[in-house]
Amino acid sequence: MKTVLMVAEKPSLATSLAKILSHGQSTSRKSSCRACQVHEYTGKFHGEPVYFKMTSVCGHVLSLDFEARFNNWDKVDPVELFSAPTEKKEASPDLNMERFLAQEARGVDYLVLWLDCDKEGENICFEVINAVKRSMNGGGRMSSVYRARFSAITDTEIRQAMQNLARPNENEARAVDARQELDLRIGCAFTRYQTRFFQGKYGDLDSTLISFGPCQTPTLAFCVERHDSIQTFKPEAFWRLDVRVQCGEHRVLSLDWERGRMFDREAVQMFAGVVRAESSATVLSVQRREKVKQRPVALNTVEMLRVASAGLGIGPSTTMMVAERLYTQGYISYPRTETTSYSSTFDLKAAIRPLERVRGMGEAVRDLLSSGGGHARGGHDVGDHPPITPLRAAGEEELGGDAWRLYQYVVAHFLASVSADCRYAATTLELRIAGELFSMTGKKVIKPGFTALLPSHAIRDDETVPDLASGAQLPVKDVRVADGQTSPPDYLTESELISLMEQHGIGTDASIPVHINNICQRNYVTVTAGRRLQPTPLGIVLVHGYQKIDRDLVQANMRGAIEKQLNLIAAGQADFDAVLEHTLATFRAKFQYFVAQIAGMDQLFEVTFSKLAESGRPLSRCGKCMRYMKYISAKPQRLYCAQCDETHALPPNGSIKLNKEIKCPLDNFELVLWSAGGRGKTYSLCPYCYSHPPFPGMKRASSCIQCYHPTCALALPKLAVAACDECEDGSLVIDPNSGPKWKMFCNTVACNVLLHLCADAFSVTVCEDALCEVCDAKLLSVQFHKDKTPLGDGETKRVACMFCDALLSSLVRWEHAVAKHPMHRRGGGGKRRGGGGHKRRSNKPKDKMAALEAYFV
DNA sequence: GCAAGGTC
Repeated sequence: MKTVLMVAEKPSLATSLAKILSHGQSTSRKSSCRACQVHEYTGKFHGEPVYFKMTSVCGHVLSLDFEARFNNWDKVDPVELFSAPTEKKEASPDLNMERFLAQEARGVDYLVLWLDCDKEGENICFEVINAVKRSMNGGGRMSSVYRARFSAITDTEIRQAMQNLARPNENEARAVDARQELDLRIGCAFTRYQTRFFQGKYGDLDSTLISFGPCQTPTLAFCVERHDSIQTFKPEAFWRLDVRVQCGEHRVLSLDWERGRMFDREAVQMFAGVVRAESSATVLSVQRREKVKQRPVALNTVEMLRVASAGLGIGPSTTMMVAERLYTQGYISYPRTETTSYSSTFDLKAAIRPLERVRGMGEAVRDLLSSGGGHARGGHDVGDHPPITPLRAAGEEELGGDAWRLYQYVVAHFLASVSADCRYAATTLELRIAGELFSMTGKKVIKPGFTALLPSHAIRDDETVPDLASGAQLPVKDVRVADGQTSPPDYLTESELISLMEQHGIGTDASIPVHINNICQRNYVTVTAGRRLQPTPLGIVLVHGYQKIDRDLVQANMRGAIEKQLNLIAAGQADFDAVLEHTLATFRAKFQYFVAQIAGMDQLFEVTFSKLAESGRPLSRCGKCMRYMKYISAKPQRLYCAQCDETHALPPNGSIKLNKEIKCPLDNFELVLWSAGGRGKTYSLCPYCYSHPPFPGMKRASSCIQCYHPTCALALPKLAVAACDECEDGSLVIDPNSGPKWKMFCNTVACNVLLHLCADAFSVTVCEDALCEVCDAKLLSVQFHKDKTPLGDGETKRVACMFCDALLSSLVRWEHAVAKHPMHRRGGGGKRRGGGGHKRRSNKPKDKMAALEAYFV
């Protein structure tokens, strides 16, 4: 029997497709890829019985990058990135997708591609083809490769697609290849160039990466443009007429003037005079109209993001994480979709019924079911996935926090979308006083409909308008000239930004949260109260800089313009190479112009940020001029010598202080003490050696505990006690400053082994030449206070091995240092083992030191 | 260390 391999874009889709196509008869098994299952069943293909295997990838199999040698920022001029050779790499190496696909394709006769029906999906088709063809029978000739085209995940649509298989569209796939290449080259060239140019130039410029991208930069520009219109806003004075009339004995009506507000005071005063001269207002009409506020269409991703931000105060990135969790746990349907209409086969009643058990929804569900199950509005079927709907009932206890609130909204939106529209009466009273028109309007809800579920959409009942006959006369009670000022707009809300991005085609439903997250994390904007996005000085100065040099770089239509070119490739109307070459040439020219004009941007930076010489506080002395260098705490933290005009790098995280004015014996720089905090490592480093390793074999970014200096009291030979048994070439070193809570840790950056020893000892030093006869570790010389000594017979000093000596080893406690955040700790924290370490392998400190001693001899 | 696009 022949075999047909079918591949979908994601595991969830493979499951639904297999279920539909096998009529629920498929069996599922695990595969070599932890994320993907394989669903198998027998059926017919081209009229012959075959064995079907349905599986999936996880989005793109490959992603584009430069060849490794072009990823060295020190050696590559960013302009080269416009022509540097690129290569495709596995997008998620840990999934090992290529190997998995090749495995599953072994001995397969036909390939059917069920990737999403958009350009990205078409591109992934070819990634899959390339991964499987060599394993397939017949080498994967294109004649045995088919493409299923479907526009909804419904039984009929999917069966039809299977009956009408087509071929993958290479033009569309190539358009995506072009997009990837353009984004990579343009984004990386600008990012590397401007990062390098501005980094380290200003003391209070708090950013290690100054990025540019065809999506993120226009996104930032939206926020800055709003900031600019707030800054340049000039309030204008306006005036209007406030007129009140008497209606019956007890009621006074406030009227709205037809002219609204005017910017001409004299004119308004003139009108006031005219109106005052009249004693009564004449009723022209009272109109009562019934109006309808339509229920929402079905929920898609972008709307969910907007509401989550504006209504629930949850940002887009978090919302997607929470939604994905709700999806994988089976509470809601697939959360990444553009579609806003339910398919005709979607069983509304079956979807509504279980929601009766959701807190606060019972009544709405019963009403809907008793009235026939509800009806949805039109909406738009994009053919990707069904709208976001709840799949089963859940309570706050099982979901908790944000997940519960988001779930509750998905439920409310779903029920609202199939509920009745809101109906209300709008009444307008029109009056005339001396030729000027006035009115008064009122709203009254007739039937709340869906607004009972979505209170933010509710129509508020306001003052009812009295029922008056036209021609009636109402005495004018008072006429006032009120004044006011126009007020500036507020910062852009995240929800408004999402709408702007959607309108301009910047990003996709899946990538919009990523772009917004990027501009926050890169410190270009901050999220303020009400989830409004306020640009930082850095964000403002960047956008203004681009605007000064080349407006195109921040224009919202930049993405659209590129897409237009790409669509020509997709439609087969333009040659891939021609489009790529032309667009790259344009952007290379823009890049070169940007580089030539960067001084214009730098002028803006100069006004906003302080030069290094004017920032920071004096910390330690420079070994060359012996003057104090300044410590710049803004990221990246560093030392700056104004005399020598030199910057010295420091470790990226952790705190820095002066180490007792001790000088490095090699270069006279005063040493500084680096610390990861109370539960982490602390060690000394030389600001000069840190970037200029003094000995062969020493890496950049080495500190004193990695230095081979043979006599310096702070270097490895004097502090190392034993080899670290948790990593390859680490040594355990004692922290000479840690007493009386003596600490020892591994001298390599990546290893977090930390141990506490001989608490309360007065001094602990390493005996350089005395090795333990049992385990080769260096002996420690430990001195206790005479009243606190644990040694018998009033002894206060012991020279022994900390691992093999019964007493010393009982005073050792192992744990792991806090590196950065508990999440990033290697191997978990906590106590590792008890005092006795007799089972250790040889503890002889690692051989590098011996090699070094040889070097000195 | 960089982009944007998939998705786990």
